Amino acid sequence: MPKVRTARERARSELTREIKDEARRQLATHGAEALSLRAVARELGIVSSALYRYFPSRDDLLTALIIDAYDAIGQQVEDADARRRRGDFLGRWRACCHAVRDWGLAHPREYALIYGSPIVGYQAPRDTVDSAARVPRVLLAVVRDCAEADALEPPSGLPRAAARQVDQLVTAVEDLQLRGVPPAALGAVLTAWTQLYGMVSFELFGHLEGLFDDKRALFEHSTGQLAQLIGLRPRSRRG
Amino acid sequence: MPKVRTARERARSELTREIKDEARRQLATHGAEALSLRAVARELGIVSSALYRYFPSRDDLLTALIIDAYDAIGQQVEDADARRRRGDFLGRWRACCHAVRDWGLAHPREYALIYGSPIVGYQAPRDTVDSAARVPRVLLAVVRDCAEADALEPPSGLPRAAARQVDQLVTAVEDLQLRGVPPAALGAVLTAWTQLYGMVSFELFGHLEGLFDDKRALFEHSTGQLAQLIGLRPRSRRG
DNA sequence: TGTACATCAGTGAACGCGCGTTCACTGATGTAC
DNA sequence: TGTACATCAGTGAACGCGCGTTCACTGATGTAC
Repeated sequence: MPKVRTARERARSELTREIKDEARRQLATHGAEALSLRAVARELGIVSSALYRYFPSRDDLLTALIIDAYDAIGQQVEDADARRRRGDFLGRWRACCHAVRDWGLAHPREYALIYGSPIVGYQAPRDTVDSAARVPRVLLAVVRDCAEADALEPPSGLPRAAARQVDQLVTAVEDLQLRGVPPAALGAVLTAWTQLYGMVSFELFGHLEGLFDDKRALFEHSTGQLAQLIGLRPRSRRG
Repeated sequence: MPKVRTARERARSELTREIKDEARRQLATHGAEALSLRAVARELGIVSSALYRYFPSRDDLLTALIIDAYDAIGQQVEDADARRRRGDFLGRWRACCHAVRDWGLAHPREYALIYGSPIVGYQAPRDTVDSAARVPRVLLAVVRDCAEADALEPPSGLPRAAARQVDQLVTAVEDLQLRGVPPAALGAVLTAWTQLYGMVSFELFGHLEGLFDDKRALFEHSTGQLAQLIGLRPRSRRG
């Protein structure tokens, strides 16, 4: 039963949010390794030991930030997908890819936190997997919808070893109902999924610096190529 | 004129190597952020201030490790390429891709050092770019050789914006003589290049954990798909 | 509505730790005559 | 071959810094009767 929130409860959830906000701010400017409980406390005007009432350790605070980051990028991609007409599969695909890139450009350190080098000594707990799965789920859903509309031209055959991996995937996200999608298309989605992050990571981590000036054009081109590889048609047959 | 090396000179180059080796060892076990001059000195049985005779600062030691890592993976890929028959373009492509992955699996922290999140406050100096370019140069050379042998079936047209970026690339590595290669194929190489690292990074950074067990099969599949996208034929026409 | 007790938030001091870098120094190695 | 001086490697102490976490405490808020 939803009780009335006491002043204590309200204060607690508010300060919890403030701690995360300040931690996120430090993350954005100094990076994850430099995230310090003492500095967060200092900025909030409380004593560092007080933080332990809210997060049992530095790692737990990091975990909270990681989950928040996964949820933020997941939400952005879901929103971008939802803004498109359901039958515009290629448009949805492109919108999702750009949402990933845009979020990364806007939050480079948070992006690095979740998709960059793993933090040594830090072990991500199970709680993160649901949030982490949001982006790939949207990508898969686009392809599933496309297949259901009979508008998919999947690539030719899938090698047996790769097919087994695709089977694992189909089972892992059973609720997405991917049984009807050609396995070769799902194999291509995997390629596309990793390429998507490969491209954004390269751009954010500076590996394209000095080589290309219009990174967006390059990204646009790559996502288009991969849509083609998956077999996404520009438009569904029936509007 | 190559003078006889004095005892001093020999001692210096030997200790320089030992410092890098020990630093690399710590990098491999504790990660780049935890790399500490004091710990390196401790392990070598010298006093920490003595390191300053060899590296002016911690960042300079890091830079040396970064260059070494780029050279190591570059060398591995060049060797893998050289072991194949020159006309076996698809075989060379696959060998290069696997060389990248194998090196990453063998040296995960060094891989993270060069391809993972940038280290905050550390600015890579210009000296690294030549070493960093070795891997992509090999990939481009494979495709160039394939085009020269008239065995390339490049994808269809390249959008204008992407074509401009490809032009930049061709100019940047002028010595590779890419003028004769169809720009659309070069555009596909860019996609493939980023995908390659995207896949390896995902595997090394744990994003495929629990989803797929045979990551090698997945990788094999992806590299094959991308070779197809570039238009690499299984064999050149004339042996 | 009032009181007694339990719960909880935030304090401040402390523990024990490691770090990068500087500097004046000693003693060994190299060089010029 | 020997000597005088210059160069260089490594020492040890010190500076100044920040960190995560624990713990006994005070005082405010919440709850049961």
